[in-house]
Amino acid sequence: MALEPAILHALASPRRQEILRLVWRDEQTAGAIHRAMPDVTFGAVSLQLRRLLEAGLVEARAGKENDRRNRYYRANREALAEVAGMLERMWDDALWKLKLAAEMEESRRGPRPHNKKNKKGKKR
Amino acid sequence: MALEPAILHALASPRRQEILRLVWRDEQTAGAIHRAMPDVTFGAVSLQLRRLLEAGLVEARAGKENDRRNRYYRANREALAEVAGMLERMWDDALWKLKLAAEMEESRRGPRPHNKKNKKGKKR
DNA sequence: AAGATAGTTTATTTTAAACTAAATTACATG
DNA sequence: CATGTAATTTAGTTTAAAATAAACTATCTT
Repeated sequence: MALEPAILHALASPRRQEILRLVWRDEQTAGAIHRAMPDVTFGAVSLQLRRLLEAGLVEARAGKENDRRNRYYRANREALAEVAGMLERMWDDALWKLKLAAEMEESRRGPRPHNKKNKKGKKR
Repeated sequence: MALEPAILHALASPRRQEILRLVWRDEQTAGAIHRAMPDVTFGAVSLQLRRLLEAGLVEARAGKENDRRNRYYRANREALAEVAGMLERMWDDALWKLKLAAEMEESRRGPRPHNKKNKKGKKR
């Protein structure tokens, strides 16, 4: 369960949000995306695209025929729909509640040390 | 607009998700929350609670009467509902589409340098 | 009032993410 | 086939987030 941290993490970066917006309606080449954000290098854009790909938030294809060196990226809208749905379901999801109950069971017992003990006596 | 990066950022951390789950149904003291995650110090939990508070994802109150030293945290479900709604609205939000169109206008012109120039000739 | 308990804050260290420059791969074209 | 273009990858640096230990504030208990 865990609310898909990978997707949420990918969404949390303003840079990746910007990219996502650019490929929301139509697919765009990596180059066109880079031109829309001139403050970073092409390499940085490429790395962020990879993260979005890994999170399943965008998809990519290579160009056809005499255009095989371009790569076209587009948003995977379904993936975002899933996140939205998941957040909505949280409200009355029985599994969620059960998971919570188990965790609280665990936490209702005795105190634990306030701090971990110091491994080496560093002066301060 | 920008998809509320502060809230999404707060949501993106597994640790904060865990805390959010613990305070989802009933309010819990900071101590109870800490006891449920023995792998980190109390201080770390307190800092994460502060971040959740700042993002508006949880709310807190002090205990009453002979319990004023406890602080009770609870999830602010409405805040999450807003995120879910925002994600859903993205699909056919006219403003969103217009914003995109303007950005692409900008990006459809001429090439830019592939790399930024090197400021100092470091050997490699 | 002394001591214990609950929580926050500060200063520091550790860990991870983002960015850059350069190298590299893969096509495309004169 | 040499040159240029599109994109990715790698290695290193910079920046930011998370965790720790200790100090601190406030409250409760005896």
